[in-house]
Amino acid sequence: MGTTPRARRSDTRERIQQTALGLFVTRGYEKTSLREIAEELGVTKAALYYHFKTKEDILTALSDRLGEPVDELIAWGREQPPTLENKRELLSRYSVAVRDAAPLYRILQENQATLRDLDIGTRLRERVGAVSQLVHAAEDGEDAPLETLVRFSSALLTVHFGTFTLDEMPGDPEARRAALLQVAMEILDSTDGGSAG
Amino acid sequence: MGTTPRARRSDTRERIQQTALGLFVTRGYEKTSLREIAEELGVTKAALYYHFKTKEDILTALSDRLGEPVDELIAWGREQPPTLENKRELLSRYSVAVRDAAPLYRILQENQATLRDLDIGTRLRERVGAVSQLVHAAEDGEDAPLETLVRFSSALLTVHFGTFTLDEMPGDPEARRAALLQVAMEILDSTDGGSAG
Amino acid sequence: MGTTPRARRSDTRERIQQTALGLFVTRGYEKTSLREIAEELGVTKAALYYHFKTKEDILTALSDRLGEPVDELIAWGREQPPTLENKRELLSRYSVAVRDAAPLYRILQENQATLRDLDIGTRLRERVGAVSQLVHAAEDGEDAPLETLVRFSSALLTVHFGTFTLDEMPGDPEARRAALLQVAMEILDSTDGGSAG
Amino acid sequence: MGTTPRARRSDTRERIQQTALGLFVTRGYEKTSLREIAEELGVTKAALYYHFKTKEDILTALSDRLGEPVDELIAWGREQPPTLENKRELLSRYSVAVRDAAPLYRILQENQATLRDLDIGTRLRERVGAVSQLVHAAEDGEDAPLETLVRFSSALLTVHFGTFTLDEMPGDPEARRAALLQVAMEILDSTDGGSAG
DNA sequence: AATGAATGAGAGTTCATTCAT
DNA sequence: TATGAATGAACTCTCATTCAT
Repeated sequence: MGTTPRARRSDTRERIQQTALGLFVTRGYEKTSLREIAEELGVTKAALYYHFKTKEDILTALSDRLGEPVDELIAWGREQPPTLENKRELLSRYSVAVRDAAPLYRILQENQATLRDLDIGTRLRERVGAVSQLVHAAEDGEDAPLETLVRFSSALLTVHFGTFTLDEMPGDPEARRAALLQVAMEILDSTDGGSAG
Repeated sequence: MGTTPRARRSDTRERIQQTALGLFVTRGYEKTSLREIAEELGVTKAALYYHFKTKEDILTALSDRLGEPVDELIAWGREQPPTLENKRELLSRYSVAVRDAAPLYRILQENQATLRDLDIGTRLRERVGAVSQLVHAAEDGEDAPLETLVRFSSALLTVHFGTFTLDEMPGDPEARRAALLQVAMEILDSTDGGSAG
Repeated sequence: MGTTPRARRSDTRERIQQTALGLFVTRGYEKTSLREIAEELGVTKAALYYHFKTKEDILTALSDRLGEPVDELIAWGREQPPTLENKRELLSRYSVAVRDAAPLYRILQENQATLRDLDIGTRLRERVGAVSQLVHAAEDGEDAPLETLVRFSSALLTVHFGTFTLDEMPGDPEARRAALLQVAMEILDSTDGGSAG
Repeated sequence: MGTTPRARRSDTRERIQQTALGLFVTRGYEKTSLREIAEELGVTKAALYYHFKTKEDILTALSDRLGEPVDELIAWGREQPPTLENKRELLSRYSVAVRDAAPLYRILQENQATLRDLDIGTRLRERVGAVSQLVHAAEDGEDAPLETLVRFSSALLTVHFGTFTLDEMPGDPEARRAALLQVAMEILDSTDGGSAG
């Protein structure tokens, strides 16, 4: 009862994105051919082109959708003053956003060379760069000392790459995320905690 | 007397590797065609095949050469007991090794999806995995608590990825490396320093 | 009172033809895709197929419409004896007909290779061929000498191709047409003027 | 006795051009696929790409080769003052050049729409345009009257298009060429013959 | 009167690789 | 120590056309 077996007003566009996302993650963007996507879906290559103008367009659609929370986070971050407290909040939210968009960021991570000259590559890198900027932004006019900057970097690297490199560990993913975030926070705190202590 | 006008005992093999390395870094492994390498060198594609059995072979040769210090480091690490002190030493040496082999690791980083099904990809990942294992190895029989493991990860992520993501910063690269290492050390120290303090 | 807001008795068929004619002229028949026509019109490709059975059919409709005057001219010509006087008349009328159907003849001219195996191509060429035959037709039983035939050809070539190659010249098109016709007439006249002299 | 059956240092490049020329003439440039050329030659498509960078490149090579005499003629023409006598000479030489390069000019003629946006199309049209300019060039500072210009056009149209439209006629091609040229000369002469008479 | 969805066929092009010389 | 010539497989993309709704 109920589930339409083949969908009337066509959910094909949806299904293309899901299939593509899976293949882009497991096989890589470049190595995934449109033939593969089409075959796995049981349609012809031409059908893909009915729904998307180019191969890159499929990834763009995916990026627009999955990357939205990060975009919102960046927008939020730009409105806040670059206090330590706000950076903590930023990292905290980012750890959630990057987890939710993990497949997308994995694609970016593992296909950087390929995506380099694609528009979508630029857009993805800008997203990452924007977060990085917010994390590094100086609280006052003065430039922060190198060590402080590095600490900011380290905290972000921990959250970002930890999400990917630790996901093969056994155990509760949520616990891992919490632990990563906690360590990142400590790195952040030691920034002036060290100088203050 | 002196400069042979046209290659002493064929340095072509050498030159192929250098050219390939440069192109693999800037354009990516997959996107660099043998035609490109050959053209930039002023030889024919067939010449490449005289010196290397396959395209992958070029990368393999590069990896054998540039990766040697890391291999030695791994060998050294496996002989040491997994004390915190040794991990500090490991990270310290690693920060030098990864800096020296930066182009190679960048290629690995930015072409993961492509290299995934290549033998050389496996070998490169094993190298990274081995370092990771040494850093995570438990000091005694018991499993370390998650937070401790994450701290280890964080320290390694800082050294490893920091080397790449920070290299666009202005300033002295060596100072950056020192700062990265220092922060990594602190992360490492807070492991039981926190519980001890 | 009364401009219907959205097509009275569907002028879509009309509009398709106009759009197609424009594109066939500027981009060529083959290079104009049905997608282009549809997009420029703001309808779907399928709509074109509601009004025309095939792409060729659009051109056929165009040809039937624009080519009518030439067809009538041919019919007229076939009823006249092939006197020099009638040829003069024929050329005169042709210079008007080809001007009025210029876009159509331009399409034929510039897409000959493409139209070669299409039915409509054959029909278009037959039209041109028929005019040519009328111009070359011998006045009496005997075959005309080569030079005379060539002169007939030359007169027709002048009117026909002159219409297209001269239309980038500045100045009054009608004056140009008159001049072309006049020169063509002189060529025709010198036919027996030479033999008579 | 003696003809190498398969050629050592490869005459394939040559053969590709011949085959392509033939197919471009009979089937048209666009409608001739590289697969067709390759099959007719008994090689693979990739072999074509070893010898020519693109499909257009094949036509370009053909144009460079066959168009040379016309280029030389243009160069010659540009050095002469635009006297009637020189125009006679120009037309005379042109009738030979266009005959020799007939297949090339036929391709240009019958595929204008297709070649329009190709570089080679531009170059081919420039060649034709250059001849046209030489024929129309004013002898003195004053602009020639329209009728004179039209007469110049007519003479050129006669030689140029006559070469193609008359080549289906039975009889000696050389006689036809001579007749065309003669008629063209008369058209040219009547230029001031009319005003003088 | 028109749309949305899809297809099959084919295009030009690029690639890593091979092999006789 | 290299080259010239070629291949087979794959790729992204476009097109005219169809058909249920």
